[in-house]
Amino acid sequence: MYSSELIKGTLKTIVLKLLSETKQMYGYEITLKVKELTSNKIQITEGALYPTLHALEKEGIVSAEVINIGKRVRKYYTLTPKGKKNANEKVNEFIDYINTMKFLLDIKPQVG
Amino acid sequence: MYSSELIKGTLKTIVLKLLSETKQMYGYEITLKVKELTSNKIQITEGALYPTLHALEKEGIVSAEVINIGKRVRKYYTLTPKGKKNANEKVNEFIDYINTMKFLLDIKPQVG
DNA sequence: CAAAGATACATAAGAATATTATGTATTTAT
DNA sequence: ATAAATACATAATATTCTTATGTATCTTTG
Repeated sequence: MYSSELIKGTLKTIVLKLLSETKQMYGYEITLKVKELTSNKIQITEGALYPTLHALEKEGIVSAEVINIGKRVRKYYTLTPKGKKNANEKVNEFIDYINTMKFLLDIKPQVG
Repeated sequence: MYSSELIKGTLKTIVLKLLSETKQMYGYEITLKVKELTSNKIQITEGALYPTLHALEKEGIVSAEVINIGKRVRKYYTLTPKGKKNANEKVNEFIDYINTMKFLLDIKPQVG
């Protein structure tokens, strides 16, 4: 588990990436998938995720569809066409950013 | 230039890494160095940096020394012993985190 | 079968961190 | 002389996350 500050600002990108792979997912499913894919290293809290999903919906990046499972409710999210384009851009920018940071943090000690 | 949200939570780590390389730096110098090392991709704002440096000083992670350059003032920061240990841990954790994120975001589209 | 844990949503108070704007003052370049 | 760069600082605001709380259903386990 990473200290919480590291996750800041990455949540939207993670969500967009997952949605661009699997077409439709519901919130709780996203938390499980991220835990699984990262071997429990990244754990998305629901208090962060649900407001983020609502924000993405408001921005027209995802659309939501409520489905009944027995007496329980699931809210499936899908990328809109606008969202698909946006997702690619954001993910690519983030990968670029990661590479930049890796370069910056891998620099060896210098004399001086 | 990356969209601003990406930088969130990384500032302290960048500062600690630079100080662990070069022993002592002043604030403005840090902004220039990061710009240079990242080919202008990461630009630290002074409004973010100075409060961060003050916080690190309060936590006993860095110590500060004011130097006069002509009639102007520079405030040089150095890692304390505690800070050196802390810097290594944080930088390593961050590199680990970056690798995890890269894995997560490089996953190829899946059928389903 | 009762209790605990997992599933599934939601929101609100508070903390942390950054942006943007503003301010002061000196030094260097045009 | 004026603009830009150097060098510090802080305040108001915005963003984003944590922690806590709430509701309700379904599944596992002693």
